Amino acid sequence: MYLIFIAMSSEKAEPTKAELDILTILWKNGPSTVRFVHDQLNTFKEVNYTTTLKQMQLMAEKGMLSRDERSMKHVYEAVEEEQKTKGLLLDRFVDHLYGGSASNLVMQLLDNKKASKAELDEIRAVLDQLEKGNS
Amino acid sequence: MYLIFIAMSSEKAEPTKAELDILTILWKNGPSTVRFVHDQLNTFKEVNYTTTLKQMQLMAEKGMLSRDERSMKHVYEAVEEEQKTKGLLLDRFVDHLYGGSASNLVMQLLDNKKASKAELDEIRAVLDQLEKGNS
DNA sequence: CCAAAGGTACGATTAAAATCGTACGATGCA
DNA sequence: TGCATCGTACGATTTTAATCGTACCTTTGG
Repeated sequence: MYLIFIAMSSEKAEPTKAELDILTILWKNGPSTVRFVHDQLNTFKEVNYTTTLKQMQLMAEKGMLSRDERSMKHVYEAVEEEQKTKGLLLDRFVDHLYGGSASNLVMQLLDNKKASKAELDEIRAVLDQLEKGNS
Repeated sequence: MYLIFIAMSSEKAEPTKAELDILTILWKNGPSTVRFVHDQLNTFKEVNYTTTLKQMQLMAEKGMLSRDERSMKHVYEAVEEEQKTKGLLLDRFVDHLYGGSASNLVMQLLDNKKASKAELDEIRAVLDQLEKGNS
């Protein structure tokens, strides 16, 4: 008697840096060809075309991207939504660096003079919004 | 005529995951021996002692840790302060995922119901503090 | 004194990520 | 038709991170 496990790798693996670069481009531009993604990529980073291709093929294999191969130029698309993936990364980040405390993170963020006056206002607005909604 | 560059690697390299784990322990507990760090490490992750040792030696070599070898049990200490290093990581994170917009990050953070009521209040307090200071 | 316990040193290995070279199929147009 | 162009496939390599095995030194208690 055997139990057979299909490798579904349900472990939410976080994208690597290179993968994230590709995802970002796809999120921004929607379904795209390798060529397009590659060109975008090369505006800020130099890599060989086949590298991008392979990377995207692997990502598709991992289920991170889906692809439409009806045309010769395959078209790839991010499987997970931007918000969902970023949310996951953010959670992990907060957990790892700030012991899960969102406010600690925000404090540092503000200290870091990374936030302009305009941003402060915006953040406050978000807070107000939330508080209203919650009460 | 030659120009000789000493490898100072002034590029602020960000710590890897394993390195960050070690740094976190050192930040929390101050200068520590390998044994101590290793024990802490093993409360949540299983690795061989020599792995931890080597890791810390490498980090020292990279200038990430300093060590006092006056006693047989070398004592290591993080070179950069916690806030500084975390700040750097945070900056990179914001830049990479949120196009440098702190408020975008905060919005998602709050949306993500990652922040409790208490945290919201705290964040607001931080905002007030800042605004007062800036005006 | 000497063996057990606990320390450091460090080359070698494994694992994971990223990159590249080469082969070869489609397309298009002179 | 045939060749230049643009595409995919995929094994192999390189790079980086992480881990481990083994040698050997130091301290300490009986």
